[in-house]
Amino acid sequence: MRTTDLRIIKTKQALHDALLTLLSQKPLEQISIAEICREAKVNRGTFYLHYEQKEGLFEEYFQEIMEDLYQSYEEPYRAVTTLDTNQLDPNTIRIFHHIERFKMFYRIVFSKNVPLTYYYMLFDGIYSLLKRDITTQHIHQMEDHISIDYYSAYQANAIIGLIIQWYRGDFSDSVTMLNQQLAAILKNVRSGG
Amino acid sequence: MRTTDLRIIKTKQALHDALLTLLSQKPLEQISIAEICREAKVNRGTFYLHYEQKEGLFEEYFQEIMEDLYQSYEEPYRAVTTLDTNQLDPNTIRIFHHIERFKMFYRIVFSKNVPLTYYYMLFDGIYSLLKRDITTQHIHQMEDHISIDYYSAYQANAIIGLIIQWYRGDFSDSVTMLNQQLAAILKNVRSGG
DNA sequence: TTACTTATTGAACATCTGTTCATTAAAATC
DNA sequence: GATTTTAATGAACAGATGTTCAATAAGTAA
Repeated sequence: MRTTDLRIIKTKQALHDALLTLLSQKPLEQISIAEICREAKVNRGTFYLHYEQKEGLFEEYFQEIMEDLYQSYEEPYRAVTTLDTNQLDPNTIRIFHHIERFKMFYRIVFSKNVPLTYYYMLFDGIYSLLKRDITTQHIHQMEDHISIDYYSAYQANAIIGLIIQWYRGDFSDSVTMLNQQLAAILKNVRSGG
Repeated sequence: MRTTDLRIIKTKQALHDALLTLLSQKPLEQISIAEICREAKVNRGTFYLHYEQKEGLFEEYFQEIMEDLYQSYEEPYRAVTTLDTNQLDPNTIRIFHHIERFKMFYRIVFSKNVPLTYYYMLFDGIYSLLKRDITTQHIHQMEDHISIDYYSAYQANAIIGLIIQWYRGDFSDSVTMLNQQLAAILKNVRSGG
């Protein structure tokens, strides 16, 4: 099972393409492994040679999306003119642009019949970004008995809470609105709301 | 399909018992509907008369657990002696006792192959409790452009973030530790960490 | 080009899913 | 207690899952 073998690359590509085609027609939970294999013209046994479930195939896309999240986070923040963001890390706030860009994708991630795995992948992504910043920037200001891990989990999931609320309104609120909400919440909480 | 019909009550009870028996042996995702029906001595067609998936059966338990969560939240807070909790709503902090009490159950809820539905049921439970308090207690102190819905989602999911971190350490930290972490985080953030 | 390695295939298998339908039997209603 | 209503049953169905295996073909390496 060397990943450089052309046969493996071709098979995986065919399965990728088939999944994308089917996802444009119906949600993931209505797509069967057998269907993906028929579409990809790949033997069903071959599928199980590479993945355990269709979710495994989906996760390979997730990795690419997470790459964009990391880049969104690293990217220098531009055009802050309309926001009162002086109190918070501007990078954090780029996350909503990323979600907006892939909202088709996140509609799947947050749909209720999908396994929790995807949620954890998003959580882990935001968690590790926040943890890095919290460790380097805020540790010296924090109460010494706060666990960095718990604190990062708290902050990361709080942001996902906003995204869940956003998703439930079918992402109809603007990115600007989300940015304002996060800014206001952080400001409010700091001043003792 | 009147829910008072004795036949329905008996059938559901048999399915409930069967699920509990099987859950003590293996995780939900490894239990098939056919298996539950064999164990319950109920025809498989009858199962589909009452539920669409095994998850629907599981959700009926969830409702009972949520009842306990609501009671935990309402219950007057006792034995605060060791905690520095003067800054936060003591009710909030009762949530960790509830999770601890049903940790066997929450190990399922947070396992990665389970559908997101359960997460949302927990989220909605905490969300509505927090929202009620936020609406009645804090609205007058808050920045007026903060959406109560977003703010509640933020706070509810932040708490679940702590629970996820706790779960990932297999709930080995004590309830007291969790209470201290939440207290410290809220205190820290208020004083501008 | 040849020889070696290994991914893919097709077929088969037991089991599960989701649904339908006539039949049976248990509960509700009179 | 007799009658009506309806939940539960068993059988059957097409399709899906997850696995195994020998045969084949596609790729790699000499």
